[in-house]
Amino acid sequence: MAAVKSRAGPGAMQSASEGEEEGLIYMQCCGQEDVDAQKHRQHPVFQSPSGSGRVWPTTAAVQQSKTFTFPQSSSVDLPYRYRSPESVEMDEIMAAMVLTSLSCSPVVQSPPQRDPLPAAPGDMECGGGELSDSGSSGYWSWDHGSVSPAPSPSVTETDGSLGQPVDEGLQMELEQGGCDEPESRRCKSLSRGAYRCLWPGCGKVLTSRVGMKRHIRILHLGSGSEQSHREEDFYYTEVSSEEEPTTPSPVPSFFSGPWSSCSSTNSQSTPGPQEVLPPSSVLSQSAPSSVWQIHTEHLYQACTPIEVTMFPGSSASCDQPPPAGLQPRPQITTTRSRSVSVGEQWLQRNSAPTRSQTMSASPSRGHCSFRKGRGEAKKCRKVYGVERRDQWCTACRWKKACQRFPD
DNA sequence: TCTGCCGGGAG
DNA sequence: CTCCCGGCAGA
Repeated sequence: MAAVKSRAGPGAMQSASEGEEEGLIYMQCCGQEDVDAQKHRQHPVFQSPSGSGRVWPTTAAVQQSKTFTFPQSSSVDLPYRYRSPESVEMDEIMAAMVLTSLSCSPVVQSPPQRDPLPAAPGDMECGGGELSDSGSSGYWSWDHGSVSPAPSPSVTETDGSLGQPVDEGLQMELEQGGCDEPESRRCKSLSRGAYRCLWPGCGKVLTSRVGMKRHIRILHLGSGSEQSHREEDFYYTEVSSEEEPTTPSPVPSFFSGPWSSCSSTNSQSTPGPQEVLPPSSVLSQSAPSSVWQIHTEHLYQACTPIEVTMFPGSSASCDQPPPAGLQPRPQITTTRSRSVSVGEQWLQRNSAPTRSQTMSASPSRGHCSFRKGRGEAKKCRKVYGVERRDQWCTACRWKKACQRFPD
């Protein structure tokens, strides 16, 4: 659906300047319906391109598409590099529009990718392409590609109210713009030794662990509970220099969609003087798997409980959330997904959409947080195997209840 | 037998 | 604290 839409929009646009085919290609590849989006969008429910970051490229790229048949691969870079003076203005406008649209539906990234079933391998790749090229780890790469799509739809359905996402989307964009090539480094550097709050909807980054814990405890867990003391760990992650190695990292650069959405809703979370927003930018461009992973691990946890609560239609109580809720959407992805994906998909879904309500729901989170016996979900061990133990979530590594793939 | 994770321990 | 692991219980 998204695909169709996108085509129409962009295609039309394209035709004016160039061949429609190119336009189409674009659309398919990158799912750029931005144009379209810009026009129509003001409502949350639209599917966005696979990566907020990507949005730009498209727009910009479109204009220079002559040169590039498949901008997707380098989508991130294009926008600024090849911009022609004329297009600048357009770009700005586009950018504004995109931002606007994004703001409404941050989570949006994947639909395009998913829908274009028929598309040749190349086409599907928009998101996947990137992944694959750098993705040494086939797993993650496609996983996310396919997985992420899931969330978006869910978002659409589930989340009628995307209030917060907005910030997020905007942020992403801004960051991209602000932290370009050189800038990005600077931004990145900030991330070193920082701790990022993984609480859904809160992307807060603090430089001190203690501070972060406090932040989590007070803002998210609630200062009272004793348990919370122990739990803070799971709600934040250390942001290290790893993020930086944009190019080098073998990992796929999946669009940061899901994660970012979850991470960067600062709006609600109080701003600390210490706050730094590097990660998101980094992620948006090319997130090293490691980082992403880290985030995800915690995300699962953070988002999980809430998600359950939120799902409107789902009667899912804390007790049996995953199975019921999960199956449906994931299936879409399932096609190419491997066994592992289940958990990941879940995560994806949660992380993105959840946010807005997260905040409100957060208080109640306590219920679900504790573990039950064995769930169906595959745990890190199964997913990664013992050999790749280093990729397990910390809990699993320590033989504790898995945080990444909660039941 | 494998897997997930509690409970406990070492550093 | 962080990091491990013995060992139990469920599948």
